Amino acid sequence: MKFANVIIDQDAKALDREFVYKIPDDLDVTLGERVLVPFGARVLEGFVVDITDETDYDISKVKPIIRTVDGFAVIKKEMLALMHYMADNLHLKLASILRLFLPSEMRTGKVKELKVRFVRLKNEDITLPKNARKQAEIIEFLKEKKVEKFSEISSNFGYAPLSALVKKGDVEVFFEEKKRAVDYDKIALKKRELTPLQQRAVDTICENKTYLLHGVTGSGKTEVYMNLIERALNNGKTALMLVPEISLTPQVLANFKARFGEEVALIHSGLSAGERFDEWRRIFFGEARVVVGARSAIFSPIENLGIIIIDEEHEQSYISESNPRYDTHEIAEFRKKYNDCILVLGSATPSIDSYLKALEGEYQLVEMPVRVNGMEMPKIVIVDMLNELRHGNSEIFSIPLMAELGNVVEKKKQAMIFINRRGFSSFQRCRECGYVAKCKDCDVSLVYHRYENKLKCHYCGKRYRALDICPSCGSHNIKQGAIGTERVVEELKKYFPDVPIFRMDNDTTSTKGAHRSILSQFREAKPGILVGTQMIAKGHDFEDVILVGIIDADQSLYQADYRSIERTFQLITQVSGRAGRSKEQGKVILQTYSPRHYVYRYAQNYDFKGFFKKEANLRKVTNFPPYTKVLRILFSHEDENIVAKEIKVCYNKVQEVKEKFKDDFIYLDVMKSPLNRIKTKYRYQILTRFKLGKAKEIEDEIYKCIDEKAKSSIFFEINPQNLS
DNA sequence: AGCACGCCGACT
DNA sequence: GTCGGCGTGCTC
Repeated sequence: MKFANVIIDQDAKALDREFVYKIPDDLDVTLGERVLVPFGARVLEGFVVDITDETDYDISKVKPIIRTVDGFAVIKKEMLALMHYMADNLHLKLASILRLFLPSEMRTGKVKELKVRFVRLKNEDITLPKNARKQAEIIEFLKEKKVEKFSEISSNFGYAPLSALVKKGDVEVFFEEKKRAVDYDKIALKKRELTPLQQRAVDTICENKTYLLHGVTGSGKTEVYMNLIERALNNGKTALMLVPEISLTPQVLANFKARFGEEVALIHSGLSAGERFDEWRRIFFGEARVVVGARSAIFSPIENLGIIIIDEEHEQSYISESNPRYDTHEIAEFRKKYNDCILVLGSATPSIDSYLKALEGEYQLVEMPVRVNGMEMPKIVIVDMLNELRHGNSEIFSIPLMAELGNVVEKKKQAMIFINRRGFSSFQRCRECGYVAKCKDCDVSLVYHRYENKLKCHYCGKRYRALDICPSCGSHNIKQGAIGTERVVEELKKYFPDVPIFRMDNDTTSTKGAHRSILSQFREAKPGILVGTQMIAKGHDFEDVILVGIIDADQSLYQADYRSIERTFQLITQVSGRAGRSKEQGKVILQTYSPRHYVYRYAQNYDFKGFFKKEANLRKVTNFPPYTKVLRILFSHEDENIVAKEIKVCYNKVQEVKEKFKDDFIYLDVMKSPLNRIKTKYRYQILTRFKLGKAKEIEDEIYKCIDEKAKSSIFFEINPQNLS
């Protein structure tokens, strides 16, 4: 008799373990296959993660597997090993890990109609029995919210009252569907000769270990990657290359297709459900030997890897911020070891973490310190905005920036203006009483969007009417707060009414093909100005851009987390790299209110090493990562009393852990999260910091403190990107 | 997550 | 007595 250990495909704490089933003699079940099993009163899908000849579990209670789902093992051996690694090290639920390995259409597609269940009221006035308190609460909630996930309501109000309402017909259940997508541009292959520096990099990167490729912007890292991939293919191996989602532009995709043709599979967010599924299958069955994609592509079922490349390795988007939280570097490191292959981390501004590892010998450092075209890096001019103010200029643009823009227009060249905030202005504030409009579901100020004349919440997306009178004191004196992309465009138009000005941010690129069309229009516009957020900061190669303006460089600096300075340095370097990509040396105007901050000095001189030394030393003396670990446990729930109570209990237990590891703890506290309420949920957090030595033990101990039956949703985060 | 069981208060 | 609401334990 054969038994299969099955992980039920349900994302619930209570089901986060293996269940034993009999494999019927006439059924061919392999390791990693999806199966249909009887579970309680239901039939559910699960993954076979182990096959054995015996079991400790009471045999009389073991039920047989009903049938297989796909007829082949969708989870390959490497991925099973990865699942165990992730479960052991990242405290993630098994089912939620396995879900990362499959395209969502395999679970939600035609095979099984497991779409998301939603509920809504059937009619507005419902008479309930007096004692049906819970049902009344649900009705009340639905009157307000109109539509909500079934699971959401059942976990907040209880399953029984909800199902009673459904049975009576007062509440109806329905399912949600899916959508369509895009393809890639076909362009001619342009293969360039490698420069000696590029050739040296390609030659150096040849052993099966991890390399940190530090190449300044414009040093031609992409060409190096292409050559490395080509070599892997020539050796009969495969290649996996990760690129941040925002650099996964149509041009990048087109370049890879032109170079590697049908051997490339592209995984990006623009793909439709069907396309994504097809790409996954091409990878799975070995038809595609090169995978290019964003973060989640690290889980591609590609075998026989010869090389893994993480481009722009410092990008924070490589760390998944939500639910199954993981760091792509760690997963890549696992796959590198499993496949015994090369791992390349490339960046113009490596993360402090990675560079430290390189200095300590864990990674091998490869440097490309000059640009391919031999051009010097653009000159960065720091403009003190307080000084501008003192000289009577209270505009968004400083005098030097205006002068340079005038110069660009005169020469019929191009400029990019970078501002790290979309919308028109960050918020609307009443000048009389100080009232600021806030989202009613989230604890954040609303952002004013001029084009729609609406206030928008950037956390939940809810829209509100713009203010004309202050709801608190009735005054008409409403002021716009800090500026955004939309406002910059409007101001620029005043000064340069005849110059084409384009805006690129989340709002203007949300529709299909918009990204591409903005860029191609800009390319043709001489003179032309492109205003944008992060999105314009990387990858784009516009020969005629000779000026880059950074409107408010301080913005990323004043975020209250230990990485904000590092991020600011990276941003400035990336943005500056957009200027002077061909004949003429570019110029960067950096506007700041703190011109003396060291980050600007190092950035101005493109002194990455100096910056690293300074920053790493600061982290060391202040006991921050990478010299220590920060752990954040975020509790959230609709009922503030519940979160507050549950987190208190947890905190007390963590304090005991702190006692046990007295010498290792640096910091421990419990508090409201700075964004206290998001999407109607209240948020509280425990923050702690400890030394690296016993980190794993401490993490495991802390994890034990978490109440499995807690009502709050609990999010466990190592070295969080932000603490909001 | 979702289902059934069983306790308990309300009501013919 | 019994109907229906609602908390809870359990699923191989």
